[in-house]
Amino acid sequence: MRNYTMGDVVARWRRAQGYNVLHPMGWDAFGLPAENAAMQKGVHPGRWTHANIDEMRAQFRTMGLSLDWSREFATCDVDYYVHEQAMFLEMLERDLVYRKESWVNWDPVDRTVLANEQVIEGRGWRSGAPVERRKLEQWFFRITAFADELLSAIDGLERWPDKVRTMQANWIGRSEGARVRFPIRGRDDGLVVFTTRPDTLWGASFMAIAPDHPLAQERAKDDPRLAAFVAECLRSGTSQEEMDKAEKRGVDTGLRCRHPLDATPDLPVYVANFVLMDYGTGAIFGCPSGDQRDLDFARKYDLPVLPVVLPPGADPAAFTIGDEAYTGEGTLINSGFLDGLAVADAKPRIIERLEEAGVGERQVTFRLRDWGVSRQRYWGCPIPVVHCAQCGIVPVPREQLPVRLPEDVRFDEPGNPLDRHEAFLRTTCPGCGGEARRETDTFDTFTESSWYFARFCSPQYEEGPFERRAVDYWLPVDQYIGGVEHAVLHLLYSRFFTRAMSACGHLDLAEPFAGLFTQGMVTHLTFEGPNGRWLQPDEVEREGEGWVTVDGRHPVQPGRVEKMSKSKRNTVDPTTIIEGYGADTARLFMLSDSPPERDLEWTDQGIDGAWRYLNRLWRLVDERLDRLDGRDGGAGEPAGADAELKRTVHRTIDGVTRELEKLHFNKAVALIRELSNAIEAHDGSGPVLREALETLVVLVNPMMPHLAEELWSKLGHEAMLAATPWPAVDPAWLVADTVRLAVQVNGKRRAEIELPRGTDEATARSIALADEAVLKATAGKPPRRVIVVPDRIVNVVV
RNA sequence: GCCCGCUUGGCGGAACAGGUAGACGCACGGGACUUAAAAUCCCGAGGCUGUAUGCCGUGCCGGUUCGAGUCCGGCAGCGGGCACCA
Repeated sequence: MRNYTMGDVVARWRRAQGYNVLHPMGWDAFGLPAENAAMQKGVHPGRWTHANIDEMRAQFRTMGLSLDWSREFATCDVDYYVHEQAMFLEMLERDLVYRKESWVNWDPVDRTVLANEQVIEGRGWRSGAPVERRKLEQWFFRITAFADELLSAIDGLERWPDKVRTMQANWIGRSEGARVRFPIRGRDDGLVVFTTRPDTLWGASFMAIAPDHPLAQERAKDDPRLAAFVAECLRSGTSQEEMDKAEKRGVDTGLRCRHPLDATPDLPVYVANFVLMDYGTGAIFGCPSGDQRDLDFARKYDLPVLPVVLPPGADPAAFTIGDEAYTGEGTLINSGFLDGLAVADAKPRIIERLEEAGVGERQVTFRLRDWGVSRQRYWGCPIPVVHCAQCGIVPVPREQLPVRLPEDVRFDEPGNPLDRHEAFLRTTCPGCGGEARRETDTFDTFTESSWYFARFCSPQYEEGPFERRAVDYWLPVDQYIGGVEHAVLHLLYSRFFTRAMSACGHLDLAEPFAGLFTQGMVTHLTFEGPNGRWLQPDEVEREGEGWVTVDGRHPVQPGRVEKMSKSKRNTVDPTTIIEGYGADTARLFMLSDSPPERDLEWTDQGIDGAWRYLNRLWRLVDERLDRLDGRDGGAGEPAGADAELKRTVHRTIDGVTRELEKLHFNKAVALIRELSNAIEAHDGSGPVLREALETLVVLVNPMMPHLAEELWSKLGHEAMLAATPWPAVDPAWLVADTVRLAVQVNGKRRAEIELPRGTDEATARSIALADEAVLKATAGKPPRRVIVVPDRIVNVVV
């Protein structure tokens, strides 16, 4: 709610500034929650989803969000996902989609694939059955094709928070290094490794491969000990806890690698639990002196540790490696022709040599992996392909789209209901016309959310995902407001999708969101009741210093302040607040005090404070209505208190505008409150008072539109406030003609003097030096130096 | 472990660009109005003491500067992200 309120403030304010604002609302409607509800309560996911949407829509309406409801859609509408299916086919043609085997967490009881967060201590969250690792054929979006670009374009995202930019950069994780081929004794094939430290090649004392490396699998067939180790590694993969603390272990495969450049002793090849198949080539060379993991491993298996980098200033004769690897800068030693070079210089030299010898080359590797989108679930967009015994995997032709998600499904058995839905499954192969089976996997719901912003530009368009003219006009999104939880995946996928859609000719755009703002969560105190059950805030009441239940007055333990969630039952129903205080109060409260990027703690006092201010605003205008037109302010310039108020008015316009630009709603609210304080203290009447009140109402409008509109009409306006332009600042009224400046003696404030604005240095200096308090503080000592910053400060040094 | 961020009154937080720390609000205390309460209005309020034109004070230690909440170095605590990433 808070982020939508913020968005609405921006929308209303920008409209007042004369912009054409697209402020839509739609529903990310596919996904697990609906499917879970279906299994728990027996409701159809579609019905459940629509009921939820209706409820939320009603809430948005009461909040007075200025949304364009004519553009509303839900991603589970076939009118929406048909375009997603079409784009999938286009991306398939352009090789941006492919199929490969990958590991999944399989729940054997629920017969379903589990997301990582559904695996709790190695067991399925619902069934409690031990989770198996299975290999499945899955669909992938080739996001890595854009890895370099997605990374370098981050620099251009100037209106994104740095935090999110770093998180994305780390996620993509580009590292430069080399691929090196190590010949294996007695075999024709070699072992290819990726390393960022090719310069440490002479320090290699072993090779290590991932448990699921093809070579490991091959050797495990004839080696039971190795097979057992491999199986164990694959099993422990699910629990990160264990992985984190697991010691570095490995089993010798019996294979021996030759060093690619040198005739040093052969290197044993281990299968090791700390090498990942998904990263690099799934194989490394171990250089114990330059990598902590390799060192731990070497110590455990008694492998040689040869220092190859000498820290600056260290004695080459005495330098040895103890329990800590040396990863810093330094000079190469024990490394043949690299000896004496600095690390940074050695890297290009060794790569050059490897290339000459034909055993390696420069390589860039990314941490980013391709995006697996297959989900073995019902409530999602069907992936438009069929499986044919003759032709294999065949895309559904465009003209046969949409592949509709059938509605008549049952959840009385475990597993994906699509797998046993005969009418859906049976189809003919578009290739050979023979019998075929439909794909029963559906898309990851991140797919829908990767392009909905573009659909909003022309939500009824039927010829394609969106109308070219519309997206060219509206996109990129000027201001996106969302939670930090989307900092990586959703935002990165959207950036990928925008590029992919451009590659398919739908757009001419790389970046979907020009401005991003991540708002903080709304939190609330939690309450633990007598039986250890969490209690809702409305079941609890203050009593003295503590809390008791409303019924029965049992003592209640206040818990931590946490993100509002159903499980902790610390949510507040917005409808109740709106019924009691009105939407404007709720809106104001969510915008006040807390900086928008930080968490906001929901408190009754906070709501009360906002409510009081609303009432005060009302009285402020109401009580002054008869003073507005009584006395003619006359032709003359406002003077005295009037001038003072007028300056405050213009400073406020200026300040509020600046703060809104930065989305600092809390500061804008503070400035507005200062203006009301100033109006309250002003006892004049006439045009300046009118200007002040009208400005106040206009400035308040984006935040409290209902009240503001009402006040506007009380002030005698026929036209809607919503159609009134944002006020302009008159720079002449931004500054006062006198300024108070502090006078410091030796950096400590001793006096304050009032001077006409723009008083020159010499005058300011002599007035300051003549000040009584200054004279006292300097105790008659002559000033050694006097610093004057005009209109700001005077500092006397004695 | 690595990366990022944060740390200011009782509380949420202000402080343009190194120039009067604590705006605005919450909670609190005192007073006015009222038979009373609520609402409203007025006043007070960082700490300390000697009540002053006083001293101390922006997590801790040090530095740069005429001047540091702000810049630099180190440390601690809290929060977030990533994680055997070669």
